[in-house]
Amino acid sequence: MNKNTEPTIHDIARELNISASTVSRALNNNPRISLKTKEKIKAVADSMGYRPNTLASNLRNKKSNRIGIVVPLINRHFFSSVISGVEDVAYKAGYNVVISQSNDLASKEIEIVHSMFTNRVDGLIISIAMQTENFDHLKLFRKKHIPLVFFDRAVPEIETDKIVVDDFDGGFRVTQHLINQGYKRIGHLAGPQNLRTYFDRKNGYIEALKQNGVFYDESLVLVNTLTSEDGTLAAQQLMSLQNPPDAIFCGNDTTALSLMIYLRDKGFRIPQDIGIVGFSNEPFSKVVSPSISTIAQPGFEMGQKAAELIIRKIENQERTYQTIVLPTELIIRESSDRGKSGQSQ
Amino acid sequence: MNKNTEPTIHDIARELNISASTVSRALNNNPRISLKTKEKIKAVADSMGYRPNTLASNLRNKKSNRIGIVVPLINRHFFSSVISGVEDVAYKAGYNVVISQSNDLASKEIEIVHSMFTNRVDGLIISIAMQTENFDHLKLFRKKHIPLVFFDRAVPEIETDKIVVDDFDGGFRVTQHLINQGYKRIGHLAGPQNLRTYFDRKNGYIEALKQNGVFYDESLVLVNTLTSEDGTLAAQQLMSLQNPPDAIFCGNDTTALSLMIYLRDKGFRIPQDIGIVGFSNEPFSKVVSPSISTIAQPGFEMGQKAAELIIRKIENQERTYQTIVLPTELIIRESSDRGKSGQSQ
DNA sequence: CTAAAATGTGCAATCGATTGCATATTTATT
DNA sequence: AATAAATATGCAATCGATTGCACATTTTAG
Repeated sequence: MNKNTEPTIHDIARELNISASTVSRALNNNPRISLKTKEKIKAVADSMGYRPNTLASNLRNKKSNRIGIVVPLINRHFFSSVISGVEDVAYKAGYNVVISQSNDLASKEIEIVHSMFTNRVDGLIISIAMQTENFDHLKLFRKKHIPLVFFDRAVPEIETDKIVVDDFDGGFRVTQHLINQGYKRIGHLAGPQNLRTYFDRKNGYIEALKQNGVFYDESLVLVNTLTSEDGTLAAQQLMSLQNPPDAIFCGNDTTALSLMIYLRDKGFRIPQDIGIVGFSNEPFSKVVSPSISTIAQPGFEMGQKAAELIIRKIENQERTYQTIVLPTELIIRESSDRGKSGQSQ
Repeated sequence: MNKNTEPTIHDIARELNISASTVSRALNNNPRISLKTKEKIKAVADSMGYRPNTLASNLRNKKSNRIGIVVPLINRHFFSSVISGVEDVAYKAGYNVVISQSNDLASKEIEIVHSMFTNRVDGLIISIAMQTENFDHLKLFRKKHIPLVFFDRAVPEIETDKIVVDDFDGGFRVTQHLINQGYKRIGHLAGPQNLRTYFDRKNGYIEALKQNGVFYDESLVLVNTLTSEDGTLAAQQLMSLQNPPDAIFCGNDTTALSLMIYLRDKGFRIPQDIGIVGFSNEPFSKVVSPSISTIAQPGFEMGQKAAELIIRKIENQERTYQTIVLPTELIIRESSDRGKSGQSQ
């Protein structure tokens, strides 16, 4: 009558008049079981449509085979690429990927991280929310020795594995490129400075100015949360300065685009009057017109690396931490290419 | 010494000299436990840093509190939006979302679906891979009465809940719009016809032609897998016809863009010489130049609805199935707007 | 002041797979 | 032939939370 009870190893054992232990061992390829017995057991298991109950196995093994991943927004190309990379590697290694989004809210991030902990993920891969400033929820993972990997937005004060891109270098190269293109007053639209990524991009920018002997004018640097609206506002603000910039390095592609649209509507020619560079290589940056120069971050690869790293930690109990810095790629497109140097592509 | 053993209800029980049953009941707010006892127990649980082991609880309850979601590609805006919507609702209802991608491969989809089953998800939300033509792996869920919800790409022959957009209507409206704009020979670049979505879009297109008394010329319809390359090839093919189209309704935005770029390079003016409409409202469609007219599909809402539906099924054991058809929105942009009618926006 | 009803708590089995230890059987060694 | 070694299998406890049933205590009713 109760058709929805799945067969268990006990059912298989009963069928064959052997013990459940033997069935379990046979199915797990334990060398203590003879080949003949194994084959017999596997045949019966198949015929009964047996599927191991991972819940039970997980409980017994104190291992969930689950990797948690927390991102600010699933629905953003960079993040979904990372997720895709994590899934790719995790799936092949037999792990499930449990996903949650913080919506860039510290409060939700804390909730999620606790929930992931309670749900006994074997490891957590996370890019922290913009707002997060207290990290006790993550320290919990460190304290309990549950592998934790940061990607992109890492927390400097927590010692663990990190996969980041070289944001400093990215900011540096963008700025150097703009200088090479002959721009003289280069502004920067930066993201929240509590996030290392944005902090580094800005410092790369400053360093490039310095190395080129360009005066660093703080009034040309704005900090906000880099939404589309922020981009428009920033454009207004920067262009109403006494001495406005002739190039703007934007903290992401979204603001680069909104800023560009605003400027174009105001009659500025891009890149002739104003050069613009974004960051992240969002899919649209390549296809808008003018196409937006930007820094490509290898999202998929970051996800793969993060998954590889965390699985190694889960399985080997390694206790040494590494920070993998992936190279960025400067993609020069129309929005900053005045043809002043040969490095365009 | 063994510091990494988490406290269990037994530890709490021992601490208070009561039984684990009472602790369990107290923590679950069972009315049979007095308020006083409950408070005492909860206080001790907190002080010990107790966190229920969901693995054990899941095993006992035969419920994993997990919803599986399978998409062709995580890393695609429409799908990541759906995932985002699912996560949004599922998280609030106390479910974890386990994610996997089929890469549009039937073989991987089958593997994943089996794995989701073995991992005892409480329900599965899926949009099938382009190639999938046999659906036994999904019938398994139906047979075992595990809630199954299709979104976007549904399987007609499996009776279960479905969340789709009205692709027929979408195709119809796109075509009607092109006719209204004065285009005379409207081609269509269709996706695999085993997928209902693409099949319906095409039929909507045909029906609109018919209703407007426009001759349906089959040579103007191409079927492929709608990659960027397919778009370029289709453009070549269509424009080399004896009597080429003056408008093309593309099965997605990706092909609309690649096709548009190809045509522009060949000197065609868009929308004057050729009108183009895509499908899906990818983020880039709004920002490219000319911007691409398209059909918006409410991905996030689809995800929310799918999650709501599956949770209701999981929790109420409802046995009636519904197909929710979400409305699409025709977004008229530059690529098809010759100003012939007042309905542009 | 009892009997009946209501309330509070515990025992022990259960969910399904795993594994240390013990036992039984077969093969090898001297 | 007797013992050691190797091979094959089973018993029963375990992972941690849940719950039917039983028992104990308190409250209410008659």
